[in-house]
Amino acid sequence: MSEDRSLNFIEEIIEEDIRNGKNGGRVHTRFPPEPNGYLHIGHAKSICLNFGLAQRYNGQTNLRFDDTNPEKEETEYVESIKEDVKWLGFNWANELYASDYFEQIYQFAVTLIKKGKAYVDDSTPEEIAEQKGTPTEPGRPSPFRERSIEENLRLFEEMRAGNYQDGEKVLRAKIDLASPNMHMRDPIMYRIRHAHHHRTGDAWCIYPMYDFAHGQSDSIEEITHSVCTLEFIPHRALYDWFIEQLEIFPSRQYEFARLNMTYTLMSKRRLLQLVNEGFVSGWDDPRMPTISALRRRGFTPASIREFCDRIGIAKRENIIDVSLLEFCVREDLNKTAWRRQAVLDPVKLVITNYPEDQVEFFDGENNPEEENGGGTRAVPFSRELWIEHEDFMENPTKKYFRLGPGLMVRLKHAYIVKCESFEKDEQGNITEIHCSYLPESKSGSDQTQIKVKGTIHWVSVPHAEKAEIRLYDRLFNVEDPAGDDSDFREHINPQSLQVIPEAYIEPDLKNAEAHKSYQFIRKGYFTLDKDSAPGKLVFNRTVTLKDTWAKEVKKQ
RNA sequence: AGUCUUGUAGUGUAAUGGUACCACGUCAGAUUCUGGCUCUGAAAAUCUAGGUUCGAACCCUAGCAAGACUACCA
Repeated sequence: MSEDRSLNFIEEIIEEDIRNGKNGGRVHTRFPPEPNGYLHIGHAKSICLNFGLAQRYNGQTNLRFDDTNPEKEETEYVESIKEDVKWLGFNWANELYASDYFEQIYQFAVTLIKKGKAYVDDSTPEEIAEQKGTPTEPGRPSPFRERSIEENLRLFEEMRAGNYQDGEKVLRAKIDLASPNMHMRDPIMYRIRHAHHHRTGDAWCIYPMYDFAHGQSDSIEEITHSVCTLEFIPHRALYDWFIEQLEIFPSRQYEFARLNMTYTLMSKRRLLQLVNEGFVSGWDDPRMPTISALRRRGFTPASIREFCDRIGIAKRENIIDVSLLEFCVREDLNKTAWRRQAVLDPVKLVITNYPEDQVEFFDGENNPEEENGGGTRAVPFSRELWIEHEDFMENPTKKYFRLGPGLMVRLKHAYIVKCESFEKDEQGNITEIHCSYLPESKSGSDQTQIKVKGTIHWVSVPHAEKAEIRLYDRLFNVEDPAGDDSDFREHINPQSLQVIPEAYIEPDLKNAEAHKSYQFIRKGYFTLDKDSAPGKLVFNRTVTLKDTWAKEVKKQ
């Protein structure tokens, strides 16, 4: 596989390994989520990396659930994670669980005890923390550190047998209490938890800690390149130490910087808080950065993969502009989404010289980016139309290309119209616009030679269907909602969801299909929400179109 | 404070001792029956100070800055 993109640092390491014949040139990665929450766009980066590496180097990727903490993990999360990975377009070689290795990991622990490299400690959590010392002062040995191998073996067996209460004893590695790396100061390997595990049930009451499970699982699966995020850098020494002591398959750990995105929260804990405290409707609320929310909102797997490819892989902390994600989804949807007309903020336009009961059907191309416009659908046209309020201006500025007294615009797919008059209510709101049309200006057979600057969309009043439309904006109004010490909840954007209960849509949209994207011309990309029901259409706005006019207006 | 990691346009990310690349964003223009798409162009960067070298973003030294670590979570 070759391309012009330069290699990221992990690819360089892998290619170096392949050149050196390491692992016989084999590449095997894994994606190791803990099933304690939903996957988000940050996980997508890791998924694309791990699966992408394997694809690129003819290797394989395991999906391994890191389920060593029974108190937080649930089957519901396992299912959603599998769905999300599949939806993103990746196939795992094996579906595995760290909990499958509990017996083997237990035996590893016994091996270490027999080597005099692990001991049972009766100290309390507070005592252990206190013994650990600080980064500048070395730790002190626990009074139980020098127990005999026989006693440790017996005690550890009793721990497994359920002879002790939660927290009464732990198994610790015997390494180096003076190490500048706090993780090497006799880290805990096993703790007692009389808890029900989502897969092993009540078979175990002792569970291995991350550091004594993750690397061992990697090794059991003969993972060649175990890729994780930066915060695990200090764990690497421990990762290597266990593998070396156990003399098992030498998996190697590499760390890259996790994804951060502007106006977005990425920690599972805070996302859970948003859900639990009702700031959003659930994990798949389209304003959330979760994969399920992005899917519901109308993002495509291809756009997310493209995004992950463009952001790159490196070791420095980063915060990606959310506009890059928006660019990626627009780029994809522009090529694939069918064009349709919808009026979100309607005002009536009457064509005074158009016959009362006449109806014409125009061909509207489905997608101008496709050959032959991607086919067409019939768009009904009549004397009365809905247009957007913002497409009329009583006192138009000189750069305004739409409707205003005496101004002409093209009605998309139809005729050129000229504004003759308008009506206002007592509050000064425009209530009706009267236009004349140029019969010779019909789309496709325009004889008028008239060049109008603007084209606007519309929906025929008698043919209009109604739909609820949900417009989403960023959930937070500051770039880094978790950045300072303030509560992120103070930065929630009160305008993040705007519901239009009754927008007018062209009749063809009655046939809208779930999971398909539509471009509402000049308004953005939309997709059917799962709240839709027969006779009740609900659309989510995925993203707006790029809007240089809005920027122009803002400048004034 | 100790150890570790990282510093390149606004944001990302290349350049591996030899012309600072590319993308998003920004700005200007062309085109357009979507103020979309497309096309053209512009502004914009090597944390600082020394050193090595014909030549340093890259190597060395010393600073500075940011982040991580001090859970019976992962």
